[in-house]
Amino acid sequence: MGNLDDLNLAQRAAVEAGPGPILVLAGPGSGKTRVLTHRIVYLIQDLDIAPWRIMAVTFTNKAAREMRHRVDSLLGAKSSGLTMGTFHATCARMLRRESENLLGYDGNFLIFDTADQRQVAKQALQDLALDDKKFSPNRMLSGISTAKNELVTPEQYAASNYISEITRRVYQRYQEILVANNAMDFDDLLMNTVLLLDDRPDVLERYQRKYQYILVDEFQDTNTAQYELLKRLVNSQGNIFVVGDADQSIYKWRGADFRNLIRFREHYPNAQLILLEQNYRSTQVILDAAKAIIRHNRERVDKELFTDRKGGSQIIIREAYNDVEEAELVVNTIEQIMLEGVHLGDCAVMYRTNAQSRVLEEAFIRAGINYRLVGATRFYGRREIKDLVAYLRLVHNLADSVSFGRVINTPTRGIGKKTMQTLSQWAQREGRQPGEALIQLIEEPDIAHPFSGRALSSLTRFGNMLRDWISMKDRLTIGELLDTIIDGSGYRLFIDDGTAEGRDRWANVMELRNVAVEFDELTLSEFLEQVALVADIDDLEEDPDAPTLLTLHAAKGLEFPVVFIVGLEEGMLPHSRSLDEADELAEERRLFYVGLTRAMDRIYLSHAFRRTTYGGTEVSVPSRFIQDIPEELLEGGSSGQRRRESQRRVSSWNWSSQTTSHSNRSGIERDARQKTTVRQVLPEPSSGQSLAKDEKKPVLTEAQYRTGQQVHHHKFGNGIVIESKLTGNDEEVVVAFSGSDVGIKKLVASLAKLEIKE
DNA sequence: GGATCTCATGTTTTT
DNA sequence: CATGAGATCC
Repeated sequence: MGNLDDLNLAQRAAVEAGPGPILVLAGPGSGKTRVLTHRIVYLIQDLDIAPWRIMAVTFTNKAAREMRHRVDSLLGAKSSGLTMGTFHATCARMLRRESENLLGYDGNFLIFDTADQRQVAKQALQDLALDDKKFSPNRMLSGISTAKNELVTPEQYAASNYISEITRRVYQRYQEILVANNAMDFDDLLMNTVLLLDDRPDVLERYQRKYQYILVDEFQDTNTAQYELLKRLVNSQGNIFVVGDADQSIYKWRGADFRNLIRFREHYPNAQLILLEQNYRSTQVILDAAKAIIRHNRERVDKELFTDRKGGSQIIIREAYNDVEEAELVVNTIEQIMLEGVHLGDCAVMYRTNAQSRVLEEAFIRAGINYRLVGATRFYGRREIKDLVAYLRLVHNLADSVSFGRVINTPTRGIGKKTMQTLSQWAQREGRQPGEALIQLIEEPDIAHPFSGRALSSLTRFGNMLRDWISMKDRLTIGELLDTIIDGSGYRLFIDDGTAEGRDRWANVMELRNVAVEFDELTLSEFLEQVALVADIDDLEEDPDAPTLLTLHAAKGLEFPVVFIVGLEEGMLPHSRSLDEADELAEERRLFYVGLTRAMDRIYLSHAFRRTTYGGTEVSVPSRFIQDIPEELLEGGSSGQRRRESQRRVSSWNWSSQTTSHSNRSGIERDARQKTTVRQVLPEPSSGQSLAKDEKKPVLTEAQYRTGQQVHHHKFGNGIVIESKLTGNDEEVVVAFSGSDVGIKKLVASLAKLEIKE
């Protein structure tokens, strides 16, 4: 009785379906998480299945957490024992538990992230005396990853040409290095689990007996390894429940194959099929636009998505002069719709590539608006964090040569390339990893070794420190261990050099320390696993009042009242790397579809006339996807009209850009037709900031703010004006705020609404 | 051995 | 442009 009354007929049918295999095809916003959680509750409560007999897998920790949370709130504490997590985390757990059956690994194995993988690939290339310019580590890694996703081991790898023969050799060596490091990469977690189950029928049988019910979210994102894993785990009762939507398949590049949905039906011909077609999220307008977009893809089964939310705001498409102005457009529009009662937290800005976030961030900062950013420079990707995690990893697993290499001379302690090389060679001769060799050097004074003088004393000092840390790692909490390492290594002096950047980095270190203290009850092994398997999206906090900036990929599974999708240009979305293959183009379209269907109420689409890609700016063409949205769903003119307008602007901008540096603004002012377009496209020109502000505001001739003035900002508090200058028709004010965590900010006067306090 | 500079190089999406 | 690798200077 997990509140089945809250469900519609199809949802309810899914929740209560079975026994046997069940395939739920769930359109966007059709309540699939709801169905999954209710299904779990139903199994436990109505069918009396013990929670520990249920496994539910997702693709992100966030999804898993959310599901557990919902199950718990429906069920109370009775869900304990439930296996719920990402594919990767679930596999890692199984592998650790079965580590004695794993050839070459022990239960302390580490998980290597992408940066670590690159190091290993480089090492492999070096070991094979191959030129890493001719065979780029990335290329090698992608070949290796593809193989692993297809469950192809180095021995099985069939080389069909020169480059694949190289890949095969590198793969082989790469794998040897991983084993020597007692480390697995992400793909290994999946592949090794499958290999283990194939290798050990007794283990397989144990798991099959244990898990009577398996549930899978986002099934369209499974790759071969994941699919095969599930196939093995499902026992003869065949109680597997999968939810997916081929139209939201956006991870082909990671080996995902939505045809697994079809394979599922072939493999389980008796599978019950349930369609969730009612959308509870979006307005009719949004849904119609999304359907119009996705309909262009071939090779798909059309779902009859429908919603009760008839009508709705029309979709707004705008062109900005360049990416900076596009960002301003977004910010201005957000400020404007706030007047209509929209909250900052209701808004999301989505883009194709992480690189696009910067311009947006800058625009939000100028406007003094907080934002939350998903991804881009992930916390655990920062240098200082990686350094310290490397220390922890090395202490935990002395065999980790990647961490060893990272840490041995950070902070610098007089161990250079030469010494490092000698150490590696010596270690290799002794059949050990460099870290192990170093400890041996410390503990066996009589051992023959190739070091002397300065190198020896540096090595000894570091080795002693390392040995001490290892000896206390089990007595100390992770926080204490981290403190000891920071202290002993002199890391603080190294990183906190007094500059603003140094302070930021130190602040990050302290943040890591907080995390460590927070996870104090975890073992070091668990902590490191946690660190390795977090995704960017995982630490998205719940609704602070700030707009969210994220990639379209990261947006999957989320919803927002107001969605902005920026950079709708050929080469951007669809991305240039996908233009010459129909499959990839179809995936870009799905990506756009995913973005559109995140929106509940309003959608703003934009593209820039010129875009700054690394180096210069390039003129861009509006995305082909825009033309696929029916005109009656758009506000402001037909697409044909817009295209003509944009053609005209091309000439006017080209013309004006040669004369003034603020060509965009003057260009707009000079082109009467452009004004018309802007007006048409704006939601409410009357209340309008946004581009239209240029027309209405008198040009500023004198600065409002002066150096030394005391000012107040609603968010940053009190401060003193350091500098103020006119920029075109606005004023840029630099203010030093007294709040210690605020510091110096550059603000745009018309947006920041500074009060002068004199 | 180490720091600093220059140059090239390449950029999708992520567990 | 932002990062990394190699060259150069201390």
